[in-house]
Amino acid sequence: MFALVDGNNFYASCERVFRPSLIGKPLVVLSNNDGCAIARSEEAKAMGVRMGHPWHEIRHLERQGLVALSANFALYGDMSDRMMSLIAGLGHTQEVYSIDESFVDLSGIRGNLQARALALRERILQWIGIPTCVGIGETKTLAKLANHVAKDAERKGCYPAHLSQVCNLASLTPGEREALLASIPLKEVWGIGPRLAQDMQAQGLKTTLDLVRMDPATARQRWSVIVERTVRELQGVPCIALEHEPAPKQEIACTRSFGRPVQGLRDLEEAVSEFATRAAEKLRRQGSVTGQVLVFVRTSPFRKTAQYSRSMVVPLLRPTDDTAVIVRAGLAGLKAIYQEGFDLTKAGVMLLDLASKDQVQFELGLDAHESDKRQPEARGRLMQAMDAVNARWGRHTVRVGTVAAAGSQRDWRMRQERRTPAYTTCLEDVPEVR
DNA sequence: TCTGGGGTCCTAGGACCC
DNA sequence: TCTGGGGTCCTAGGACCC
Repeated sequence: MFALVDGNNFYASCERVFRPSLIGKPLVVLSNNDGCAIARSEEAKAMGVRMGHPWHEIRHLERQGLVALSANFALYGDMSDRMMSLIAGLGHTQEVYSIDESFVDLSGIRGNLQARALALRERILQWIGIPTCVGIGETKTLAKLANHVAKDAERKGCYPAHLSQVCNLASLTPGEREALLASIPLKEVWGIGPRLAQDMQAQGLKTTLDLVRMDPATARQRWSVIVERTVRELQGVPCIALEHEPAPKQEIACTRSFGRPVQGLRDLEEAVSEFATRAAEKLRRQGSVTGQVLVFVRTSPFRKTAQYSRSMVVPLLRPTDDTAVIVRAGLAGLKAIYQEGFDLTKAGVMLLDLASKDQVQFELGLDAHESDKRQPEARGRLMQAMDAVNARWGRHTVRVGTVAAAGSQRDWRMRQERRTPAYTTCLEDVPEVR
């Protein structure tokens, strides 16, 4: 048996904890550059604001009382940590699935699950200030589905009222359960997106009950192994295990939309250096090395201007976690794909072909001492020192310099934040890019 | 004027090999 | 006139998730 605990309108709820005057008001939290809505209070949803709704299309709603806030991800991460530690008490093992959701394995937990979940819900509300809903079911997919029911029973009233806030599918009679499943649209099932839902409708499936009654082999034949797995899970056969330890990432990305279009290579170099630096930090944090650096630039697909979208994968001579090498690879790729004359609105760096640093050194037959000969000890220590200083004094205190930055004294990120670097290191050329 | 960021997995098709 | 078959690996693109 699994539970899924989920914070309601999480970012909006976090903001309300610190600004109680916003309770009861239509509220949206906006993405990077205030581009679009990424969280909405119930009142904002009632005004017709969609998830991902561009801000410029809903801005006029300010006149009707809509409040918009720029996202504060550090705050949400902190609130999330506190909420997750309370949720951990619900069972023996927990999987933190996203910033606002957590699965809990309830096997071996005795007593009234419904009552336990309600008590947890109250505790989170009282201690942290975040309203939550809890779904309980025999599999993760069913727990997710139950969570959806708990939410929509509360806010829309489209399911029986006694299922609101906490919904335990296992406690329903077969008749109740069937009636409930027959009232849930297919698109609410975890793993069934808009495309699949549409396809299933076209093939005569109407509700979740139809999917529950489907033969798994047929589901595989018509769609994919993923859908087959979903069908089995809906039938109560666990196919997706709880993951207690977050698996190391297989890719690490840092990408951003620009506030306004960028044309010049210099500006792009600044941006790509920044993205590569951030990505390298994430890479070191998880103890990995990368073998390939992907860089991309593109124009806005929403505008009618000339379109341009290119990417390039730059292979490295050997796996590394060195910021300077990764930045140089990113810049080399950028130079190769850059073309003048386009209004570019987004760029990014992705690190691919990741491997554990320890594993790679082991496979190369290097002990720690020998590896210093290949990657001079000083460089590894420099990266460590940079990470430590930046963790203590703020992100941009010490940075790897680029020729462009040093030469022109222009800096994309610094200009955006109206700051100047306290100190910039200058590293010699590193011929690691193949 | 103005449209997020970061992931995972599966599949199809091509390249290549024997 | 005739033009194999099967396996593996890689990549691009699609779909989905939060």
